[in-house]
Amino acid sequence: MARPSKKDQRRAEILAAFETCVARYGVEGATLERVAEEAGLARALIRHNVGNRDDVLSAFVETFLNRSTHEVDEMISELPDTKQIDTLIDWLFDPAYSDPKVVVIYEALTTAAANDADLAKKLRKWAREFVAAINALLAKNHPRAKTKDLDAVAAGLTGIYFNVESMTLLGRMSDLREASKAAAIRLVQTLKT
Amino acid sequence: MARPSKKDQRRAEILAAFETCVARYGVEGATLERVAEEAGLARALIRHNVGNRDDVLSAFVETFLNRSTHEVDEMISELPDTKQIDTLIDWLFDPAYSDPKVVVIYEALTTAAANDADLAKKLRKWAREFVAAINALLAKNHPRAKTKDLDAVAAGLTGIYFNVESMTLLGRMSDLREASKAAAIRLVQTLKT
DNA sequence: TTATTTATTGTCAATAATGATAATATTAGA
DNA sequence: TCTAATATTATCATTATTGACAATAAATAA
Repeated sequence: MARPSKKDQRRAEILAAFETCVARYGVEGATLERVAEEAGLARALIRHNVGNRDDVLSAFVETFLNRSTHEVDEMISELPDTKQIDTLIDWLFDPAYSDPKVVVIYEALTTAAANDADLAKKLRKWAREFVAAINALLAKNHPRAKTKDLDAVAAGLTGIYFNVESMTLLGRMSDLREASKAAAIRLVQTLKT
Repeated sequence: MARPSKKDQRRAEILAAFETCVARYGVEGATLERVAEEAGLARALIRHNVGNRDDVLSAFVETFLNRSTHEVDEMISELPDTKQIDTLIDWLFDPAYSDPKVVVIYEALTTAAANDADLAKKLRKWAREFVAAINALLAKNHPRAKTKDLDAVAAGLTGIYFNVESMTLLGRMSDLREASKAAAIRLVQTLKT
């Protein structure tokens, strides 16, 4: 016997608007004013539905990292049965699959993490999970490779990939993307002895 | 017949304080108030010596990237005559040589570049120069390697290195640093056929 | 000493961001 | 229709940031 709650919907709208603002202005620049404007809501509704600025930030980080993890898992699960690593590299370095918005948000969060131990911990966990997923995939496709070698290649592959995504933000870097992809292929080939 | 100008000195103090603030609060968070506080100067002196906020930012980017380029050149020139690449990798992945302040500033600038075409251009130029320097060094040490292979390894090595520096900001990543170094060594070894 | 140039300080107005709370409007069920 | 829960709007105080300019202090050369 009451008016139906829109909190879930409003919360999603607010976090989506916050995401857009972080991508556009950075974490510090994502003010509640801008978020409200972007969401088409009164600022007081942010408080009503999510909370104060700290609440909004941590709620956003939570959903953003969960979504990223989920997307990575999904990508890996969609790999074909053969030539998994080749396909993985194709996908990782295909500019069509690169989402600049996600990249700039990840960059912005990393920057902010320099002064936010809690945020740093969450990002660390996320990054470790990514490397671990790549590592597991490499191990599956190179069952005879040593653990140390798998660790190195997984870390290297991740590094090359993350860096390419980061540099993509600067624009006009397609040649570097190509060269990085070639490096990734070379690196993986070192597992075939 | 006038009071001697301190503009050069003050300007340097202000840009150094701006650097500290960017590292601590990000580009958006480096307010002139904080910069003045950090520099121990009245805010009006920033205006007097450098200009408005945009002037301060572009002056800072200018000096920061120039200094970085210079430091890279210097590092390369200090490499021994033998085992240059091995030494390079030792230096690049030595945590003692990693300056978190520089890294977080580079991250912050990259984030800001997503909405600042001029800044993006400057960062692009800087990154390209870095890759080119690595490339030249590799070519010198592997004179029989093909250009394409050198391009790939230079891009990959740069990517692994930049990514490690970036992740260092998150703390507690020494294992990833070790694995990344091993990956860098593997990648370079692919040039020896 | 004086004139001139510069450094330094002080003050003001305008704008923006946040937190908080009161007041009003809306909707579903009793 | 009435009630209760919720959404939405309105408003206020506080603080932070910037830009601008006036006023004062300091230092050097003539």
